[in-house]
Amino acid sequence: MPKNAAKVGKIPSIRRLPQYLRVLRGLEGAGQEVASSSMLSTSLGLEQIVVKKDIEITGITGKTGVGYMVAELIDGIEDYLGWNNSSDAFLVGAGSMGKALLGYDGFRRHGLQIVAAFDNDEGKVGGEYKGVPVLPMSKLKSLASRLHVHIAILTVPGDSAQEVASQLADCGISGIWNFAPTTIQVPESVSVLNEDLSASLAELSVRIQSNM
Amino acid sequence: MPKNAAKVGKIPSIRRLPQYLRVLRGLEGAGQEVASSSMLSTSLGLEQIVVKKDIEITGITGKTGVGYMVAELIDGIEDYLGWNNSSDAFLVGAGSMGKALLGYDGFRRHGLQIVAAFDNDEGKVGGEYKGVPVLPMSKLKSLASRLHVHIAILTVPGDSAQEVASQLADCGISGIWNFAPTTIQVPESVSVLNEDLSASLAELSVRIQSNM
DNA sequence: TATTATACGTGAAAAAATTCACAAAAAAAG
DNA sequence: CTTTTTTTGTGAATTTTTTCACGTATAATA
Ligand SMILES: NC(=O)c1ccc[n+]([C@@H]2O[C@H](COP(=O)([O-])OP(=O)(O)OC[C@H]3O[C@@H](n4cnc5c(N)ncnc54)[C@H](O)[C@@H]3O)[C@@H](O)[C@H]2O)c1
Ligand SMILES: NC(=O)c1ccc[n+]([C@@H]2O[C@H](COP(=O)([O-])OP(=O)(O)OC[C@H]3O[C@@H](n4cnc5c(N)ncnc54)[C@H](O)[C@@H]3O)[C@@H](O)[C@H]2O)c1
Repeated sequence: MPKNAAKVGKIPSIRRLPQYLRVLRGLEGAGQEVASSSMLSTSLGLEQIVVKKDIEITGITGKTGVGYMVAELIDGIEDYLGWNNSSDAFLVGAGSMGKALLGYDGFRRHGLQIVAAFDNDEGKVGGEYKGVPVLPMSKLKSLASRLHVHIAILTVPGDSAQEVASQLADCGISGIWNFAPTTIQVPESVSVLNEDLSASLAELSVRIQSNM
Repeated sequence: MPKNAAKVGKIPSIRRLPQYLRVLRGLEGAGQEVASSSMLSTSLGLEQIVVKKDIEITGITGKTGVGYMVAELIDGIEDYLGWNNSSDAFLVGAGSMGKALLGYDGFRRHGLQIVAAFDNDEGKVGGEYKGVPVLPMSKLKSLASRLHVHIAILTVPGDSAQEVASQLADCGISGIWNFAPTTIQVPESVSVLNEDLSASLAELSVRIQSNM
């Protein structure tokens, strides 16, 4: 492996990268050109060595005694995450969670643009929400291939999650961000990320208990 | 350490426990009295050994050659997570994400009952949403001590998150479930769990890339 | 009853992630 | 110019998490 190549793996590190991006963008906006791992660690409440090791996986190197170039580091992290070229995404299930996500503009900064929502409720279909059209499920397949969309956000009830996930896989979607509390089965070529809120609640519950 | 005592630590295991709970409750509803680790692993797409090791931390033991008693395992997991006695929680920030969480009845099954929402927008204060009253921030402290609430869900914009978190800490809240993309500083006695959606998006992005 | 299949429990090995320790470079201070 | 402080980069140690391997118990089957 070449010495300067970005390493793969390291899921916990990958999951922390967006935090650095957030702070770095703030610094860039404030005209700050360099950032040290100690400064980043302080603003994020992490250990300094964690910051250094996390940055290491992106392949970006800093200057000893100085720090990292803010602009270069932002680029490096975005590059690593593939967030520099915005990708289009679909959202299926325009319910309350779906609408919250549709209205959230933070995703744009993460290279994600929700271009259409889908729902099987006739009352919701036809309208639009925050400028995003809500379309019937029948349009899913043709639109996916026409727009080359390969990320889908799944916010349908648990009972429908598997059925919709299968449809999505069938449309050539390669990544599903699943908010339903359901284990979905898809072909290996499709990556599923379960956003399991109950997992977080479990962790918080145990942490509160042991803090007392 | 006594042999049968539930172990501490093991964050990944703790975060998986709610999944078992979900499946087990389904089985219980269907009249199934025993469940094996292989059956659980199949329904959740996990390895069998993961299931066994996860259950181990709760201190519940099964019967060799048979499996675990469904009812006993449910109780054991709920016990371990402290989900058997419902705790009351506050939600601060009745915006779109806050409302989605308010309307979600899944939390009740996780021992969490949102009893009041708070907001600083006069247009929202005074009303109620899904039976939960939306109150002004000025009522926060008195109500927290009167109702002995010690969990808060934080869904205010990032700029206000620190300010509100400090208020919450000041009210004697011991756990904050933070949905804002902001690192908040609170006294050590307060546990913070950051629900960082961008972390998940980062993980999904990298997984999609490496699947191609 | 003997055999076979299933399945728990657990110590140990392996892998992943975190943390330590220190050399080397750069800047700041004296 | 020398010393001190800051900071990166990285191999190694440590800790955490996952995975393996196998003894033992139970049920079903022949
Ligand atoms: N609301 C929350 O706070 C929250 C929290 C955690 C998890 N979740 C999960 O997120 C998902 C959505 O939750 P919600 O509160 O937005 O529910 P919701 O009922 O408000 O919305 C679900 C939407 O999906 C649509 N839908 C149902 N079946 C469909 C199908 N087969 N094809 C297309 N669309 C379909 C419905 O018409 C509705 O608009 C659920 O799985 C829920 O468990 C929600
Ligand atoms: N909506 C999403 O899908 C989404 C996704 C990821 C993260 N988030 C985060 O969740 C948080 C809430 O997002 P949202 O989309 O619901 O925003 P929102 O603007 O719809 O809601 C924020 C609410 O907080 C209230 N508020 C603002 N300042 C307050 C204060 N000082 N005290 C009390 N209440 C205050 C506002 O009146 C508003 O009702 C934000 O931090 C956002 O970044 C949201």
